[in-house]
Amino acid sequence: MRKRRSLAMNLDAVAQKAGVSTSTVSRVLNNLEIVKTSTRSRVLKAAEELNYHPNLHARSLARGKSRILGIIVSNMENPFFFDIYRTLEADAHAQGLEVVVANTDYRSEQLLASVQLMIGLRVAGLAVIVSEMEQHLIQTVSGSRIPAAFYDVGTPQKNITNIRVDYRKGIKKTVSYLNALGHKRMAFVGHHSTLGPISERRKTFLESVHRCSPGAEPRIFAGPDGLDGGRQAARELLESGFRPTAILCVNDFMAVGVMRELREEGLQIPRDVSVTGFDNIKLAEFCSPSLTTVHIPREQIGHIIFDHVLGNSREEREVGREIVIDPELVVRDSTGVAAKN
Amino acid sequence: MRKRRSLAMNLDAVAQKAGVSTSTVSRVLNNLEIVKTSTRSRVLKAAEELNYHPNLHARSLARGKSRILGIIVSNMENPFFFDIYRTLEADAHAQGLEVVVANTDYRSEQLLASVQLMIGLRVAGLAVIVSEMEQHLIQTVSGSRIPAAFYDVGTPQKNITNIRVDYRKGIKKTVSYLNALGHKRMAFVGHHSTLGPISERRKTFLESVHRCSPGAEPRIFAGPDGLDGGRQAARELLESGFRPTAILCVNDFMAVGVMRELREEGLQIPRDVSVTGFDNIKLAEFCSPSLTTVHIPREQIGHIIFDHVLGNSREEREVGREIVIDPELVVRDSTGVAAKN
DNA sequence: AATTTTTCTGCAAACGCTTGCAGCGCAGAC
DNA sequence: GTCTGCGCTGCAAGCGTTTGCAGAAAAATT
Repeated sequence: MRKRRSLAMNLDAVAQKAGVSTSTVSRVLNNLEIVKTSTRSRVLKAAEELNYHPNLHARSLARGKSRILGIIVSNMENPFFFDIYRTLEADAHAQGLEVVVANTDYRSEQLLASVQLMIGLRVAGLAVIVSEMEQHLIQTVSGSRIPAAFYDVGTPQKNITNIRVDYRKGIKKTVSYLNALGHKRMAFVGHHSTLGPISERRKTFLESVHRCSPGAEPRIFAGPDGLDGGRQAARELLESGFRPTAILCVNDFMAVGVMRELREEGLQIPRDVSVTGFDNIKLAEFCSPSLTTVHIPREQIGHIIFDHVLGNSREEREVGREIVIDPELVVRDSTGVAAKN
Repeated sequence: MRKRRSLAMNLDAVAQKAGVSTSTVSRVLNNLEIVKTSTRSRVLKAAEELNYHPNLHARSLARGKSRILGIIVSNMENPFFFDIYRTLEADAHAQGLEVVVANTDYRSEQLLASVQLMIGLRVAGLAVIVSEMEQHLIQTVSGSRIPAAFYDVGTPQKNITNIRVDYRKGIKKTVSYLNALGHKRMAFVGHHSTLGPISERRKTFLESVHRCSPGAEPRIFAGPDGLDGGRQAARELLESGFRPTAILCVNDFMAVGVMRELREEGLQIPRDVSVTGFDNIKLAEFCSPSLTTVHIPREQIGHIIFDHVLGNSREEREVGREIVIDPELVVRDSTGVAAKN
């Protein structure tokens, strides 16, 4: 390759301007305390004047690793994911780590691309909060030797911690609460992510309904995750002619969409129909009526993930376990006694 | 440095396993078509078997640039920012670029860190959608020679395009609409980001009110951006004893929080008080009552930004201009004729 | 003043990749 | 049989850092 006189800004330029070697510049910029104060300030001045910014790729390459936490989520738009992301980011920044997020949009090819990206970036740790995981990808991550944590998918492995919420319990609590209010005809609204917790939630829903009220008729509807998806599922539900007295939604975000459509159709909540969500996102308190839901401690989950993946004490960084979290029912205004008719 | 026999996975390992040179492996992985098919498949097989993932840092370093679009936003939680992000991401992926997002949380030291990060990453292009920009940082970005676009802050420069929305017009439309409905006592709810468009919006609000209804008494309240912030500002408003017939909010996200608090206090919307937002986020249609707001075409903004920063035709990539967008008033159910009292 | 110690700085190899150029083997032309 | 041309591959330099080691300079000790 032809020797191209680098006109780009690099250590060398700064070194030359300050009249020192690149090593010294490097040491100054990394706050190694062995540099004489006078040299140090000379270097800093030169860097400042040249508007120099270290090339992080070169740095990661030389160091053999990057100071980056990788985060992969299914749908950043859904506040559930955002809240976990926010916590992880805060923890990472507190330790001087940067964060790279990837959004899969529930698409598995995008998930694959995201995992490749994270591995290619040689991230220091990886948090995967998605519902479309495939076994094969778990192996890839495990094989990459990057400490990782998966939320709600897969099983513990070398390098990999699993955090999961006991959805079964959450749904049971919801169903028996509704049952106690006299609800028999219930519907479940989910989204199209067929794998993992979602389908588990469906299953649990059906089981719970059968258990609590043997004569009840449960029905299931789905749309894409989001406000529109919830609305769309609700429309399908109504068009099907089924008239549930209660609708359980797979998450709060969709529940808000569901409520919108019900309202549109002139149904009063909870007088005509009760609605419940899952996650207890902020919006659940702010919508009208406020939403009965199941609280999932996203902040706690974020901290746990971070500690297991990149925590600095040995015990914290105990990757390769499974952690299960118990959810709580939060009763608000979107549920009431079943309408009689 | 001691020669450390690299046990990490690298081109060399693949090359050795496939019995070729690293150059050949590189060419295969980059889809250079000059490699013989038989060699090619041998290499691919080896890479596959070794579970090899190219080190992106090394790649960027060797290439002298990365295929990354950097995005900096103030508050990813606010759907306004998310929507722009989503569009940018889609455009980037369509061109085979990766995306790195940074969230500043309206904190200027975080903005500084984010800018440093992006420059350090030698991103191919940078989109800055924040409201806490400082002149000095604009210079830094401009000096970095990275094609960039700023939303709503700064002025066009070398390498830098500016996109802005004519907020003045949006607010005027809102105020005259409310004025036509008989509103005189109006309040403005903003967030604490003191610079840029926000304060411009305040100013415009005051001006517009004075213009439209000379005898009116406008008031201003603020909280942090978000549902809680809106609620908090509304509480302060109510506690101040001021009883506006209309409340204009700086964005929809906060407006939802404001409405929540009003409802809490037994005020009916729009019977007792009208509320308007800004942005026209999805949630504006889904809250109850649905929100009258000013539409900002976020998707269009995203595309424009992308095209100017990384578009592949010359005309598109015309960095260094200013683009102004006209907003539209969208009337929904949160506004009505002023209460008489 | 000579020696030892300490402090600071520079040299150069390494990180894992890309890529210009040179060279190899082989087919076809003469 | 020599030469030319072409398709493919390998060599090695270079990207901008970090960092072990050694050496220079300064300070402390004798």
